[in-house]
Amino acid sequence: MEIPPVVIDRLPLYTRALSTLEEEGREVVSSQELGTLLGVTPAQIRKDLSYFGRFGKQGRGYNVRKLLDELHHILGLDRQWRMAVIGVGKLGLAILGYEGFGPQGFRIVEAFDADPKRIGQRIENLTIRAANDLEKTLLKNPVDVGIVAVPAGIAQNVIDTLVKCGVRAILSYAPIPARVPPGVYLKRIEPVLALQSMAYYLKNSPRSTAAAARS
Amino acid sequence: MEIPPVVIDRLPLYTRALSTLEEEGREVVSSQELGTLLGVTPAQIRKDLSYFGRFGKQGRGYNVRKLLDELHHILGLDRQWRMAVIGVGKLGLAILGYEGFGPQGFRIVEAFDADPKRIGQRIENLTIRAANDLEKTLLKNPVDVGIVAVPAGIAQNVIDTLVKCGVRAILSYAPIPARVPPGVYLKRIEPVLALQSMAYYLKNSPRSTAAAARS
DNA sequence: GAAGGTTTGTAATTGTGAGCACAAACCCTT
DNA sequence: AAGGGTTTGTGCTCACAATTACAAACCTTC
Repeated sequence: MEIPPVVIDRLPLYTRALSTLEEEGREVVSSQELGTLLGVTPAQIRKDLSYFGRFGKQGRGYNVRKLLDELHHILGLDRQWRMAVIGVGKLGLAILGYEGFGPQGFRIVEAFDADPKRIGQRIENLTIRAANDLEKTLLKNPVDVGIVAVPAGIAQNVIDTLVKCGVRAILSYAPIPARVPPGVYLKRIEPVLALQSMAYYLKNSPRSTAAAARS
Repeated sequence: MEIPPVVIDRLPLYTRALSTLEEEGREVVSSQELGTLLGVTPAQIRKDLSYFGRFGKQGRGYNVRKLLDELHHILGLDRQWRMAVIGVGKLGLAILGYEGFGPQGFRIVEAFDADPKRIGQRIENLTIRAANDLEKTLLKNPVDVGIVAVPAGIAQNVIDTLVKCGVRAILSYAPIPARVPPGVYLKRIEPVLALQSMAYYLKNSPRSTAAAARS
């Protein structure tokens, strides 16, 4: 069975909400409540989950702990994923310092930069390697995910190298419409595009008309 | 006429590709070529543009300069937008230092933080103000966009304050499913969610089967 | 243990966006 | 000026995702 990508994109949302609920000590939650929490219809949630099995109990709802475990297993969050950051400028630094990846099982294990002043520096328990050694290093110590934080001009090049090294998931912060071969998964973080599409609504709504943009 | 949000989200992509083409000195481009450049079908592009008018010439294509101007006008990129950054940690610093906003007409004119050591510092021609003064400052000097780069715990609070100050577009880097009232537009930047959905594909594709995830 | 009140899982329906295909329009060459 | 070669704009079809709606299943209370 083939599961729609939109569904896959929503599962992490459910995971996060369930984590919060678990920390609060909640044992059971209904699709209704989860939906209100996330701004999603209850039916949507139930249907998404039904792609993978029957995790709830009629008249009661979902066991928070159990559903969370199931989702972790489905998404592959029950293991560690190795990541490499390419580009250690201001953005790369912020990424290296971000504490949100580790707790979710995403660990940055390599960092690369082309600037001679950066190479060799130790940041966050990591030694910055030379960009020239990217291919050699990754072939010896493979990573699962590449995080691209280099200038637009060389981003496609970096991405091609990552693909050549067998990296199959890439998170790109570079403002270019990068292409990857089939079987490689690419997500882009594009704040400027987000701003530009919001500008349209700012411009075209007198002031508090029109529905909120979905994020 | 009501234009689908997906269409609005694609227009900035077209804008960016056209800018590149213009810098290269190209005068005319076909939907075919633009599509190849962006990984979008030509029909898609033509249909998207047709929501707003008839900008092309049969047998020839689109005048790069003219279409770019039209899109700028449609999206409201032919003016300056004032932005405030809330939260000047590592991420906030990277945002303040990013050179990609200015050239597109998005100017950061205020920055706020709660840390006493940060308040008063000058960064990128900007004096960091106290988070306590957020409301007072924005009511006196309104901004169009708020960029939220604070910890998850206080993000909703900050967003509510922004809304109260009349901010109608918010770019949030906080990992929470923030809610905003109708008429306020919110986009979220969520690298962790992106990684988590890619993990699903990493886990479930033997190695180079399956189509690439759309970004 | 029966009844009332919930909530799930899913079949069926609705809604919407993407792709196809072609007539109309344009350029260029001869 | 006519013909061949392109490319746009768009009606139509198709595919797919969201919503609706309801039977089945479960809990709790009396």
